[in-house]
Amino acid sequence: MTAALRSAALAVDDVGDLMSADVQLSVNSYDCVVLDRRLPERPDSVDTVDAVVALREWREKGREVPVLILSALDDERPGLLSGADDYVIKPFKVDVLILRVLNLVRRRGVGRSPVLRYDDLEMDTARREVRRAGVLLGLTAKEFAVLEYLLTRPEHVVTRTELIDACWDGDVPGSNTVDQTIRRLRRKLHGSQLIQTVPGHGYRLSRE
Amino acid sequence: MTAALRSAALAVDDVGDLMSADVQLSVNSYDCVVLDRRLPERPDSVDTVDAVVALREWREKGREVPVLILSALDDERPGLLSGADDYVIKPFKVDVLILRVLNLVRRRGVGRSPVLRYDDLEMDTARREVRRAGVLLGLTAKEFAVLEYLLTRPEHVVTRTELIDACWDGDVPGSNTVDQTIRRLRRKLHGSQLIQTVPGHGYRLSRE
DNA sequence: GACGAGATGACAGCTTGATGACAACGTCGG
DNA sequence: CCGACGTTGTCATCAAGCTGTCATCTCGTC
Repeated sequence: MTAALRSAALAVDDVGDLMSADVQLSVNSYDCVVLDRRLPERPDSVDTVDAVVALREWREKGREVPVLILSALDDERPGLLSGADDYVIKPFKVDVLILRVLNLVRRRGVGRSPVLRYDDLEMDTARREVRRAGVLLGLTAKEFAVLEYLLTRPEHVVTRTELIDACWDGDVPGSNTVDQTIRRLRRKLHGSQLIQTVPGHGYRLSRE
Repeated sequence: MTAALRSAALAVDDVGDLMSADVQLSVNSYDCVVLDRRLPERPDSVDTVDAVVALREWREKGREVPVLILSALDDERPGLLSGADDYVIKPFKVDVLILRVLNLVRRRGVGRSPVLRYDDLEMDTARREVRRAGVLLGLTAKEFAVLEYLLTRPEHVVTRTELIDACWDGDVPGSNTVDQTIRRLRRKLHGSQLIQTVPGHGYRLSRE
């Protein structure tokens, strides 16, 4: 198993008992732990303990390493309840194990989502959140749509019709509806001059 | 093509250029990408670029989505060499495409972890069990499907149509059916604010 | 000083989503 | 075959707050 994992370009440390594992975990930082459910407790002991118990202790101690448990088919409840992130039931194909491990490691780097930034403005389009200097702003749908459009064209002058095309569908609103949305946006931006008026043309996202 | 794939109970997002594709790939997580080899680079540009180049970039960036390339007969070496997982030569029957896509998606399901977690939520997709803080929740099929979709996109805003595409097949339900399912889910989550409403957009799995 | 473009504040209609009730449907057990 | 039950879609209702419109005001320009 170690060999197989290594062949997938993973760096593997291999220990044969729980105590050694604990030591290694204190010494190094790992991206992932593969844990057999039945494991000797000490290097020389013959009888095995349930690794799930140890895992629970680890979690209580604050270890947050992703852990994948190798579970036998006839085991009762799998290790999920005690803080494992994944489990594989024996017997399994090594490829599957590798995939799962890679999955776990990759999942680590989660939380990336596309963010539009300008000045101290951050718009997380996936979360639909906007922050100014880190403070969350509660924007309505229209406000969000308009600001999003502006943020994709920073420093560019954007006409009202352009905004209407992009943010309103079908029913063309009255004359100063856009202005009103801009106004509400500006208010929520707490008086910053980020959204500027370009007389006779439209609006522009710009610093001072 | 989009329609055909949808008729095979697949949830499809459709974009017309590489840039949009890139954005979508950052925003959502997909099980599979179908890529035409000749594709405009930006929404408004006329001339096309070879999608294979973009694909290579994606791979270098670490995108691991399975990709199926639609290749013209007279193209030289198909896209396989650059990280595609499959290709189909035009002209092709839609059925073939669907089969290939299903194949790709399924193949991917092998390596996918059966456990989804968020906060104190645990979903074992293999056993069809969901626990909150260790307590088993009795979810119905629909509730499970919706929650599963949310769990694969934690913190991301999910629209109702997206949920319908993913969790309902064929017969489009009425307007507030989704709301109702969310409501029942929330009730079973015992008043936690884990499923949040994002007015005007949809729902989001998020803490606080 | 007149004019027009844009800002502002108030306001009402209406959309949106939450909620509870209920009927249709399928399943299971007797 | 019948009845009980759980699931799921639909409807009516309600409150909240979004959004569009209007009237008025400000400011810069000619």
